[in-house]
Amino acid sequence: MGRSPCCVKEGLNRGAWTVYEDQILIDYITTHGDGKWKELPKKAGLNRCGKSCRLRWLNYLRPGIKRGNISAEEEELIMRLHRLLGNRWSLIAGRLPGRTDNEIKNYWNTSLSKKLRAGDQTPEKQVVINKSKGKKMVEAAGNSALSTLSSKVSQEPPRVIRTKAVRCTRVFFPPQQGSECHHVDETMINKREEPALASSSSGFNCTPSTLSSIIQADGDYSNFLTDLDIGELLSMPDFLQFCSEGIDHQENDNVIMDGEDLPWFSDYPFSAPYEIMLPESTDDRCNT
DNA sequence: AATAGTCGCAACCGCCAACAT
DNA sequence: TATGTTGGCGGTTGCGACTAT
Repeated sequence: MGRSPCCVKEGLNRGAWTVYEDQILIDYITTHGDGKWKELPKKAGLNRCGKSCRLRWLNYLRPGIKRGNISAEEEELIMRLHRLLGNRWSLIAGRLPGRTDNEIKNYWNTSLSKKLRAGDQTPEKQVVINKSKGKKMVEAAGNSALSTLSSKVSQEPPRVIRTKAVRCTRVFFPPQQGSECHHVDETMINKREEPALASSSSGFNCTPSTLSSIIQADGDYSNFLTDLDIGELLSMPDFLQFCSEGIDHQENDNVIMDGEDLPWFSDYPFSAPYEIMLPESTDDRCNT
């Protein structure tokens, strides 16, 4: 299938946005809302690619964007989430209110990756195969600056979830005792403006008190990340402990590097049993 | 003060899944 | 079902700011 360019590139402004362009974009989206990015520049009177408008809005102009330094708590959370999710920046950003995927990605590439490399002298090293690109990412553990994380990490075999770029529109939460199956639109998950995704739409309410039960329920970790923000996470001793210890307890550890002998669900963004994502039917897997 | 090297971040690019027709 | 369009994601690049020499 042919692919048309997102816009006619000739004659469009590129590079840094001016204050004037920003204001036009803000005014237009404030009035008309976002979306329809391809048409937006023309309607708004911007000489920009629609993609560029979208990026500028989402990463810089959107209300609620938190600028400034990443706090130590946020950094630790990024580390933990990255360990669980891999380079799935949008998902990680979804757990950090006010932060954008681009910002977190930049922060990781510039700051955290160096910290990790600084600990490369340790014998333990994590090699994560990104199969979609055929590239290797090397992560080191045991950095003193990340001691709270690395003290445990350095003793573990690699456990980073494969980061194959797939997307699912629905998430299936395995039924808890006394509850029903819940399908949640993934688009809801990524909306940080809606912090209580699962609780509002599915009846789950992941509070500190319920976290333990979720984690301990037959190794079902499928819910614990879905509706948490940093404040909630950091108020949960269970979460911190779980991230460094809890996953050790699984007998059937399918999160491995090379994809061999993986069950079918290993191609999902969250490898089960951390987060089980099922299509509506078993023939409709989103791993192609 | 001048220059080179490094860093941090905004923006771009290409790919892909979802959606529309 | 096939094809075209749109939106979103992750990787990469370019450039200004900062630091070291």
